[in-house]
Amino acid sequence: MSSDSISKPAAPIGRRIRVRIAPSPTGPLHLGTARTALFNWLFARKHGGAFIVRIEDTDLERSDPKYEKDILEGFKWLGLDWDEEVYRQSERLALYEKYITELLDKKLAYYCFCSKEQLEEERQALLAQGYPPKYSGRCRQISADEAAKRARKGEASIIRFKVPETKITFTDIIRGKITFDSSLIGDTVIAKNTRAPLYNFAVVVDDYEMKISHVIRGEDHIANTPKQILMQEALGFERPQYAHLPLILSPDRSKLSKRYLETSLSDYRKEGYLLEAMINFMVLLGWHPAPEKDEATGRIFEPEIFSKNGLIKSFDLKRAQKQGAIFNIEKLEWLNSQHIKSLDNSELAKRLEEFLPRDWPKEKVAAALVVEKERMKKLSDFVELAGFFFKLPDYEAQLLIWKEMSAAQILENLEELKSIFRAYEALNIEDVIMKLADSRGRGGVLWPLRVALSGKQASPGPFDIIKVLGREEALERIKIAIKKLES
RNA sequence: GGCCCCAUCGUCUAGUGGCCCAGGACAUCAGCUUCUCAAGCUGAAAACACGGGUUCGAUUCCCGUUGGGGCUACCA
Repeated sequence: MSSDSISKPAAPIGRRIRVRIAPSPTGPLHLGTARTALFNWLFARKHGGAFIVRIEDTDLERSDPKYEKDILEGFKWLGLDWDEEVYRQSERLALYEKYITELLDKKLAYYCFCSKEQLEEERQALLAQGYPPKYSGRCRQISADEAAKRARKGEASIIRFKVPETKITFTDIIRGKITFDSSLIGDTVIAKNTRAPLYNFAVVVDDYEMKISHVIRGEDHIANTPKQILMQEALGFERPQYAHLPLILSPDRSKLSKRYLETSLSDYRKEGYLLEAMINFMVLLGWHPAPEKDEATGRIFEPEIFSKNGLIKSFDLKRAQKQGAIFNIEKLEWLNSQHIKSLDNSELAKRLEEFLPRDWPKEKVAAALVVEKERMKKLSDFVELAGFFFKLPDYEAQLLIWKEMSAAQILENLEELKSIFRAYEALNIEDVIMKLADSRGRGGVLWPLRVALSGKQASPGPFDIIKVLGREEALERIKIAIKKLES
């Protein structure tokens, strides 16, 4: 093992940049995976490299095609387009077999016949004495002939890689030098058999075969890196560059889990978060762009709201944070409301479609959305927010009363409003009503008007509502209010 | 337990030895705005974990302590 390889750039200038996201289809697309994908994608797009999707489905038990579908759909939704066909490890078994055999032939790997129970017992014994749990290497001694014989007899076995005792140092783009002592690791299992590789081994083979230049992944993989490096060296593979991203954390600072928050990207999509907001939010979890200088004022400012293209422009992996970032749903909501506001109305209408009841007429939705746009934090809020435009909610007459005013006064004001509605066009009604409001007290006029129109305690202003409802409907609603007060 | 990583407002962060009695954003609180709500605007409160060094000078460099996290599978 050469520690001087630190100084040699693993991906020399000129080597094509190729990165990958390697999810395992054992669950729906996790936010953490989505963010790692985003960082990889951004890195590839920034440097004109290739972004590759590799499905790590070596665990047949836990893998399910439905999850692969969910993962791929998630990437598509986010607009993280990949550059080559989707690779599946389950379709590359011959490849792994070739390298496993090579390791076996070179005596760099061996068959292990220890039983799981035996192993577990040893592990616990070691742990109890305060030693790191490490495989004893007992089966290293078994000769290839004997191993073959025992295997033929049907004895259960797995394949272990001979981990050499050395110090492994690699340079992480985000964290700098990281050193491990491999004598603490023990011979790791690389495959159940020659056609059933395990994660750490398959990764090494694939990253090499796919000519991956930069491995950008979560911090939880730091401990896997030395094992992978050792296998690369045994096989004579070039070492990629590594960058380990900080983890997304739950509010209790542990790895993001369902205990606190939804962890699947699709949950956020269903709740009405925009892909633009998700991207913006995820990229800010553990990364910040360099502050910019406003040429006009000379002031330094830190941009917070990004488009995807803006991100590609300012992305720099070196600016990634080292510390885990807590998932802050409030910031996501704010970001979402900002992106909703910057969507143009027709686009917003399109995004809203899947959230709407079928019987809401399009034209009215289009008008209502203009009014409710700035009140929406999520697309799903719209139905609740704008429902009153489509059907006047039932409300108590009491709600029409403004503060200390009497019902009689309110009634009088509403009658006055009714005649205004009869006499004027909806377009210039605002001035007339405001004149009335100024003479009779704003609250006493505007409050009952708004309640009559919306049936709600909180809503947009009356004039905005009138624009959506039209004069006829507004007049009807005022009549209803009057009737309520009279009875 | 062992190994590894990390440590600036409640949260996301700017900051790479003096420009910092620490800047921005979210959240919070207060004020302004055609009645309410939202948005918007203005303002307030809010942090360099601790202890040693190094230095003329440390948030920034080094060491230690403490704290947090990750890993420790025939999962990925």
